[in-house]
Amino acid sequence: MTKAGSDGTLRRRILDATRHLLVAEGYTSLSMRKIARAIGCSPTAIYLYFQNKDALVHTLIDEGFGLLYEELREEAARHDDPVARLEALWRRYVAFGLRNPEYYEIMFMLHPERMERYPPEKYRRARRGLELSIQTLEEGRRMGLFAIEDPRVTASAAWAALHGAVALLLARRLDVRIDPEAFIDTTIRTLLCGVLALEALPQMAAK
Amino acid sequence: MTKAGSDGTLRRRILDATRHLLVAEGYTSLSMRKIARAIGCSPTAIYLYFQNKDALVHTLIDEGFGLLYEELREEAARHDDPVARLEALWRRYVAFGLRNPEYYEIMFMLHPERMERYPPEKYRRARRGLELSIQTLEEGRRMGLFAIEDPRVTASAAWAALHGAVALLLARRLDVRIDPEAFIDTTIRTLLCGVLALEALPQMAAK
DNA sequence: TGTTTAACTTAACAGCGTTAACCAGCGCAA
DNA sequence: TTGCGCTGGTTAACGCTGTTAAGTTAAACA
Repeated sequence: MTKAGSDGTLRRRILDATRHLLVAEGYTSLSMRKIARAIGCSPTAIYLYFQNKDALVHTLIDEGFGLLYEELREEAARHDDPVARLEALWRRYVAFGLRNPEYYEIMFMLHPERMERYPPEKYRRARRGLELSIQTLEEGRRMGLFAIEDPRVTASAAWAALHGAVALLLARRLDVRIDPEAFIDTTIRTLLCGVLALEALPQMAAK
Repeated sequence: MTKAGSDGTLRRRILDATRHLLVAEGYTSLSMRKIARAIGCSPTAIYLYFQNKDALVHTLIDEGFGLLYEELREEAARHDDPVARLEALWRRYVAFGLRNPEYYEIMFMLHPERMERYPPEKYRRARRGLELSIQTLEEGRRMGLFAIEDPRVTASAAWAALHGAVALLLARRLDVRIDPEAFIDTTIRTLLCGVLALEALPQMAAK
């Protein structure tokens, strides 16, 4: 038998199949046996390339963090004005979550206890996205645009708010009478309102 | 044999055991067999009182919503000023989540697809807590305290932000260098900032 | 040609939610 | 008093899960 199947290494095929299953059926119904069936190998073959199911999902989480960071980095590069950049970063984060629900779920919505803890070292790498907000907040503060105390705390609070919005939207927990667009706009406008210096607020309200 | 065990109906004992297991080991490792073992009956006995595992958890979710609503209602009754009441409601929501992680998890952090959909009729009942925020926002707007468009959307956005904060705290996803208290304060102050009328903002900043 | 090794499979274990079939004891009518 | 039916459980089983141990096959190399 040829090494690792017909096309590509088995490892790569496992990851692809897992991602597709995740998109099609969600994390809940993801199983090693289904993955194996999808690519035509035995369930135990997966254990040759991944220590266990958690390690397999962790690898996909890595991919997700990579994708998200690339999008955020690209978005940050497009805006010079800190205010515009911040808003763009935040909008992009929400858009990423809604566009990639399966990635978002395994990245941010799985309980740590449900999964072997995602390695802290990798997590630091995962927080690079947050660093973009922190840097923007610091830059804007130096320019007198933002009235904030600790950029790290502020960025985290904003992230939490955005995460809450994405999580409730993905879980369809919002009242059906609420327009998702208006909901997102309100969330982001409120956040901006909270970081902008007082003298900058009136033009914000005028928008 | 006496009807339904030694103390209380079996149904009640099932619910109690489930809640305790939830506290002790989390939702992930909750199983019908463990519940049965904990109260000394066979796993199938549970099916005499609950259609399935989802229905059992739904009953506990009901309990949780009841508890949360009672806390929020009590808090709302304590404050006349809409601004103070709103802040108190929001703080109490976060406190409830952090104090009752097991309830909070099954109420808000389980994916619908993971569980048979929580009946929409019950969900409406569950949203009574949000109504308290909506009413307060409306009242404050009539008094010229708040500058908001749609109270329902604003309340939902605020709820999402609070949910995000609780979810990230419970999942221990925040940078360890961040003080949870400061994080929560920043979240709530930002939200207040976003709803307050411009003329009311300066005194807010002075706080 | 014989041996080692890499890549993978089969069989099995323990646990899961859930269903079907069974059974003990009680209330009650004949 | 006997026998029926109902209530409140039980045991056994199905098909699923993640995971491990042992076995197998084929290629690589001495």
